[in-house]
Amino acid sequence: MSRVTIREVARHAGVSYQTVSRVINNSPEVAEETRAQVQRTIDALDYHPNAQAVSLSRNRSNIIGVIVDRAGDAFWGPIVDGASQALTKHGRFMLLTETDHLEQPTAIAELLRSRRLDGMILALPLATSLEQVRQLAIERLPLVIIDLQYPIDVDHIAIDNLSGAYAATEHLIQLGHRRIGLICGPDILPVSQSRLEGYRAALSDYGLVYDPELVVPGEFRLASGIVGAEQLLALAKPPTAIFTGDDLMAIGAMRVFAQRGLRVPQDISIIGFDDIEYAQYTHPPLTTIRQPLYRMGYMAGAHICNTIDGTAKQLRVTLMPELIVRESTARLTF
Amino acid sequence: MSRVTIREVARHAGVSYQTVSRVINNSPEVAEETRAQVQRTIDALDYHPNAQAVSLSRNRSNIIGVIVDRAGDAFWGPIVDGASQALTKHGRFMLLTETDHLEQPTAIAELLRSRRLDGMILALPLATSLEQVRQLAIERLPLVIIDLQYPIDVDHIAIDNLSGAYAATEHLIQLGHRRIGLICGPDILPVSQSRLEGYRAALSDYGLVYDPELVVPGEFRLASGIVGAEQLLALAKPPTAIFTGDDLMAIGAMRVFAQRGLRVPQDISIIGFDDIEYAQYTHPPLTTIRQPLYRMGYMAGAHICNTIDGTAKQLRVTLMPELIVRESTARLTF
DNA sequence: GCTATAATCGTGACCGGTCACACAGTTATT
DNA sequence: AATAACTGTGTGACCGGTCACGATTATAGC
Repeated sequence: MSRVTIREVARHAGVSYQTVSRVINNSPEVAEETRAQVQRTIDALDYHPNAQAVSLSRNRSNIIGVIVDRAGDAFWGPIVDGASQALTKHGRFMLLTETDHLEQPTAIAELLRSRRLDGMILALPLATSLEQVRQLAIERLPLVIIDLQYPIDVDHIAIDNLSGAYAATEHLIQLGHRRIGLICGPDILPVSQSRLEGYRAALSDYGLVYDPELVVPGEFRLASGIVGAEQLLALAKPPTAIFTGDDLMAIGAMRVFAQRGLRVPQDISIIGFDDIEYAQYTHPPLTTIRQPLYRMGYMAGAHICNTIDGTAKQLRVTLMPELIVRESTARLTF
Repeated sequence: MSRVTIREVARHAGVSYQTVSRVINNSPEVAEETRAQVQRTIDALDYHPNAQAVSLSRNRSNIIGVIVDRAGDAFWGPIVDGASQALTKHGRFMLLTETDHLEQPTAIAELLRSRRLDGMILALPLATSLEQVRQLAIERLPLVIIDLQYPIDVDHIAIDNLSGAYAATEHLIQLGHRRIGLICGPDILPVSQSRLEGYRAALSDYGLVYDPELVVPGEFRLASGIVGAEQLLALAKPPTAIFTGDDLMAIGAMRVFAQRGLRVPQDISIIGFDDIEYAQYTHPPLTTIRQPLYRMGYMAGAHICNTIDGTAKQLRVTLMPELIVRESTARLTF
């Protein structure tokens, strides 16, 4: 670690430390000749400003905190990637904390207390401490929330889950399906509820009755997809198509189909939600509802930076998910 | 943001700032009564030390830099997760940079220049600037490298790729396969070369001849698996089993098999490498060589912290990958 | 009663930058 | 020629902590 300080550079260059500071910060009020001279000494000594010191005196760190359940997740991963790209593009650094390893309120408090953040991105499906989130906003820390579906007056990027679920259900209906199973997400998540609503709305709009036995609970895990699919197939009148609350459960369901010799999509159709990377890799490739995960992360990152720079104000976005038709859904032929 | 400083707390509590500092840092040389009094004012004023200031004067930031190609990747994700867990457990923060968005040398330099890191974890398959990495070590910045297979004298965690590839090939041979295809990784990656060597070594040990036409190039991408598999199946005498350099290519290959009506594992066996999460989700579940990704990340994180704390010294680890037999490989019956 | 020792607590300098302001030397204005 | 307005540069204070050392008081030892 070079321990060269700004005063040392000044001494070597025969100027004052303030002049060196001016050169570093590209201040115009320095003579060309002096600038060149100082720059030469900076290079020669391999001087680099101490970020801690800069942060302290500027009261700005160029670090954005990102809180996410698990970054290595198929769902959150692309969001983190997007945020990362936006941040580096804006010259910021990303301090990543996963709530998987720390209680969520603790993690937030921990990160905040450190008081070295210029802003914060919360990528969470559920706020265990909504009060704390609200507090963040009050403290006027630039903040963007991703995927947290609460009526909270904070910058956020959300997905219209209801529309997405509606589109998925409608797609199946239009393919001729009448008995459509649903494997839900966890009740506590607002996301799950919206998707259930979308499902019901589509049924209703197309004059189909809502049959509670076609709706089974799940937990956004592969295993839930297996259990859920088995439960649905065990019905006296099993569904001819299944909509799952996320792609992972769709994959689980497909495994059950394969084991029972059911062909997708000839014998049964299936549609997921999210369009995680793996959805392209399933056999057959999974029809699903795409959330633009990477873009959501990118938007959040860019907006945080713009807020800090004063070039952006509010961000209240609800993105429309998109139906991606692959090969796991087909017209009902029997 | 509370803007309460240590001197303000001192003033309110009627003591000196140094005493407050002692209370914060749990110094023993402060009277019980005073401590309580100070603690009360700290709580009352909701005071939290300014991390920037602490970092500056202590010359320590508690931040560890992590550089990775892409954090949201099925391969690197778990590594990042592991590192994250270890770091938070040790009271450190993680500054994450992805080289996907920045040239690798630039990213490293950028992160270093900031001079706010206590250590660095490099999770890379390839060093575009090995010299720079070496430089890092020389500057005595605590550093751990993951997956970078160079004979470089730096703390690292690697995988014995040769043994892994050997085990994979051996597994197929023991199942009776004689014509075993290999879809490689990119030539430039040392990882790929080691795996090719392992493949050849196993063949040789079991008295099988190495047939170059059974070895096709790939790029650790799904598409490579497709192209590679098609190429191998087009041979006059196609292989009865295929070993791919990573799981993603195995998934691609399986898609080709499915399209051609080849059943796995009855008609053809396939084995991957890495054991990414998806490997469990394929149909049938993929036999593969497991790298303990999460654990590698965790080890790196823990070791960095221990190095900083002075409780650890060297780390030169080469982990043994493990053969995970699932359902994509079977005895040759024809 | 007087000093040695420990327990508490306070002061000044410092970490390495930035900011506000002062100041000298030129050039332009009246 | 005197004043004004720039340019270019330097000085001191400050950001909010920590560290080294010194000062004060209380207790113990002789």
